[in-house]
Amino acid sequence: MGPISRLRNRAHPTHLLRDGRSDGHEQSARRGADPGRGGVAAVSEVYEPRVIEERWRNVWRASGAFSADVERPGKKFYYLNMFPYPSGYLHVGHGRNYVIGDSVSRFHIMRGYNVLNPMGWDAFGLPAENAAIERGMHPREWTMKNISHAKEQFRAWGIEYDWDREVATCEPDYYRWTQWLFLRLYQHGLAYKKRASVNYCPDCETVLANEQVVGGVCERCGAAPVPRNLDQWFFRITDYADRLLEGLADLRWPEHVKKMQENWIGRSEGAEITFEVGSGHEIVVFTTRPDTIWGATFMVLAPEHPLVDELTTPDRREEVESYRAAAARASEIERAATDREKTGVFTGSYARNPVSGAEMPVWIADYVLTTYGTGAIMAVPAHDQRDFEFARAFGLPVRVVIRPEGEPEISADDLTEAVPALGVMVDSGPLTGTPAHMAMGHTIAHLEEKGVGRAAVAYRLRDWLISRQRYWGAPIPIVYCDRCGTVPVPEEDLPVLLPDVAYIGKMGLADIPGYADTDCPSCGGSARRDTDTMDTFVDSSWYFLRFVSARDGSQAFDPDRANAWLPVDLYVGGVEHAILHLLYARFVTKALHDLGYLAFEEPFERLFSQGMVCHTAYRCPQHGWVYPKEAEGGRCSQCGAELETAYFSMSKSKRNVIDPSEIIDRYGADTERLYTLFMGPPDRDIEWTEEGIRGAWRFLNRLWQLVVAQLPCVRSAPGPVVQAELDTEGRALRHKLHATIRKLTEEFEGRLGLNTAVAALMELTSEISEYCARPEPDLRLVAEATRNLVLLIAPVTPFLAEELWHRMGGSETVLRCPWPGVDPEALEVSEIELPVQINGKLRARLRVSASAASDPAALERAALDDANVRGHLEGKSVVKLIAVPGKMISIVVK
RNA sequence: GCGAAGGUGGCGGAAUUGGCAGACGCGCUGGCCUUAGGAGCCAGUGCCCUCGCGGCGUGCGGGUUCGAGUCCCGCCCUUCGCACCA
Repeated sequence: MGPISRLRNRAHPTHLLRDGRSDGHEQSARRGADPGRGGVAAVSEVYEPRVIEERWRNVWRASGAFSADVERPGKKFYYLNMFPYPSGYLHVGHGRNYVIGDSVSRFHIMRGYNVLNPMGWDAFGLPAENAAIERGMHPREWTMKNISHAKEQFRAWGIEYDWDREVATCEPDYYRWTQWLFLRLYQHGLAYKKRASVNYCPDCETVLANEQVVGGVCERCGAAPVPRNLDQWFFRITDYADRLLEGLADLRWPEHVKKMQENWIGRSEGAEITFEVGSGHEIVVFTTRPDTIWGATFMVLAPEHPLVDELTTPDRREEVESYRAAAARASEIERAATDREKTGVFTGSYARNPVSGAEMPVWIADYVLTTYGTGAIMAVPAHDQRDFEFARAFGLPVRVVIRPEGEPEISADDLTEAVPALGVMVDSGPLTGTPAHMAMGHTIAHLEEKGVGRAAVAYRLRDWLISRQRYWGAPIPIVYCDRCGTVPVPEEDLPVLLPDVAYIGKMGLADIPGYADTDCPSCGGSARRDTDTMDTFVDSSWYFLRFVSARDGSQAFDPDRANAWLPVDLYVGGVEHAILHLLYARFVTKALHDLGYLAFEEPFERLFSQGMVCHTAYRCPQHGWVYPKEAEGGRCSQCGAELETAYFSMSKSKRNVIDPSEIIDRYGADTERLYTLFMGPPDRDIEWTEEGIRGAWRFLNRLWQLVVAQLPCVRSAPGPVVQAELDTEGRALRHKLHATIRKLTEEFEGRLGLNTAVAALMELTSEISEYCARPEPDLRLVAEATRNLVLLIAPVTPFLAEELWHRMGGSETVLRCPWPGVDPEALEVSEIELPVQINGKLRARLRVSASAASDPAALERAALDDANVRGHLEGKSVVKLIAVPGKMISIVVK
């Protein structure tokens, strides 16, 4: 059968099969069309993903296409997915992240880039430890099991990495260098120890960083943390607050992620002002509103403020002590409640307002936080809502010192709420009458002159608490010696190994007999090791550097290689890491830059946050979340109660995850990948539906049938297309082909609108099919179109593309084929259809030559010549005529 | 409360630079094929009507423009982040 008759048959494949094929073919054709029935056909004219996917699973790795040539970066592309914590298994929602990355990497490999796309495991940490405890396993065992399972899942998915560079943060080869990082920071004063009140999670039995307390509860387990005083290690990230803020400007990151980091750093400009207390003590406050100082009528200290003891007069002591004790007991969740009544007690002392001389009672109250600013405030009730509420609750004086511009003066007695707006200073001694835009500057100058204040900046960001009292993490490489004090473990003695003990449940290194006993590296006497491990965010704060030197036993990373390969060109991951991980990674990069290891300051040039995959979840009022199979007819299979349904991001706890193996077994990995990319814009949340996946499956079948039908044509190598010999339809198809090449190239390199890229491939497939069904298609064009179609879809559906490519006669992996180039000649058009608007309404379409389309005068003539247009103009006069070359013609009539 | 993102057919979404709204897919309707259909193929599918060379239409109300999903002003709703940060 010749190519042309095959082409025509393509439009009616069932006829084709009935006419000329054996029953066996028909059977397999039906199997192919209904993936549910399974079975292996001997001859595969039908699309059988199970067969072809297994055929190609190992070739890509063997081909070396995913092994970066790190020594010679050349035209490099460093792609990185946020490495996962190896949980039990990956669902299709996790898969989205990796499918995007795999497709983008395959595209860049085909484009000829030297692609570095490594993978590793964020293996230390509480989740692994807790999961292992539940199963009575050692966390190492649990972690290793999960890693090997996840790698098997990646293989089935067709997701490839440069596995020679695999790292796991729980391996001594890796955490040795995490400890090295700690020591470097310590040596340069960026790691320090202090006794601090910390959030302790009673369930997780560990200290949490401020950042891990979300909404007043433990981010991991939801328990309410209790305050505790412990000696803890901190990283001095606040030293970098300004640079972390400024560095955001030039990054190609989603705006909302930048904003979140900005808010987290929380830079506020203002002033520090010193207030004298009668007893000779001084209270220093931070304020963003120095211009309101004449309105400060009392002072408030945080209950934990160090001066409280000394300022408390004997008659107030009992009350103050009991308030402080209550505040210390109160959990974060209680203190964070914003809508509760203001509480506080008077210390008995008075401070003097340095500008007005007014006497100001000093109170303590828990609405002032010890961790922000100086832990003390001047209270200006007229112009700060919190101070206003406090003043009204305790009958303290209110003094108005600002008149908002363009508004009448306010009387303190009439106030029902504070007036925070900027304005003209009133009742402010020598500065009375200063307008809003000068108020801050003049007040600060005035304070400096009097020697009682200066401009200052405060940050919401706190130093990074890294100590954890748990087993499964990198031990802190510090020794305490009675004679030498705090002694860092010498670099050559690293790693400080996690003791190899049979795992017994929740514990820290302090619970392991003998672990702490050691010799002082300095004097050789007996000493004790630090028994804490590091926060896992330390592990992940530098892993992107390790990938360039993954097997290097002599250093954490080779600085030359790092400088050649980083910053990461494209970093893809979930928005849940928008603040902490990304901020810490940026901090460590800047610190290593300052220490001379790195030439660059920002680790991730471009960041892309993929959206989550949602799926229907069912909830029974009695039994909680139930699996879809327990939700027959919308009723609970256990109790028959009506179920609530809603869409949620996939999670085990909501029992709404889809296991990729179910989809891959039934439809193949390519269908899963295609659907994942097609169902919506990669940066938005999307809904997984069974119907949707069938659409992807149908498309791949159509594409497969089309290409298979054209194989004889492609193999006969009919030669290059001669543009001049194409007829109208041929030119149209070739135009479409090259527009699609351009479209895909732009999407992969630019905005990553992979859903529209897939849509473009669907359109192209349909147009090729239609063209092939014509009586006499140009075989050279058919060959060009089908070959390129296969190349274009290769990053998305690699198995199918590889199979078809080889059937076309390709010998090397499709990854080694150059990505198709755009032929500008194919994109030229001879004729174009332009809309004509009359009074803003679409009234006609005009077919004009390309040359006329670019000439406004010709367009005007053509429009006025058009019969349709003339009909609409009858009896009216043309007021205005606008011809936009190549776009449209707009006519205004009266 | 503050900040950000979003609101387009029955559904997911497209329209990338102010220029033909609804690409592509799902679903639905009709037809073909079939012993059968939770398979496949073909066609149709924004809404309304008086069925036309018609009217309306991108959360709501205004505005700019020859022309607005897109820009401006004012609201409403949804989601996310922060939230006593002085």
